[in-house]
Amino acid sequence: MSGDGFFSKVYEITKLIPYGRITTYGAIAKYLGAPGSARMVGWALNGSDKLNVPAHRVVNRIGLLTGKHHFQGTNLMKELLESEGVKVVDNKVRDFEEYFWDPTTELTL
DNA sequence: CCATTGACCGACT
DNA sequence: AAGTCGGCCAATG
Repeated sequence: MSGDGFFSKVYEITKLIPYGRITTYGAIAKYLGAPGSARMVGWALNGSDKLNVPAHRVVNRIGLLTGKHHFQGTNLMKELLESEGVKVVDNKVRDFEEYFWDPTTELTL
């Protein structure tokens, strides 16, 4: 479904993120073949909040919840992540590398 | 149509 | 080591 376009790809990848896992914009962008277009991933996710896309599982490369400001509430993103077992401290994911889910690796090329 | 911004990342100084 | 700057592509004004 909708397997064409940069945006749709981002939605697919984000929807494929397992429970209790998180990924980064750069990882998705790189998987799509656009390692420098990480910003487009974020822009695509801008309209993903209305879809079934768990955008709260997508953070920047250091695990910082940069997009939490775009969510409805203030700690909504944090609550969602903690609800999945991801510990968030100071708008930042703890043990980020441990929860990090890389599509290029996990999806097994 | 031109200019600016935007959920980022990497390189250079 | 830390701070600064440019690049990516698309959407909005």
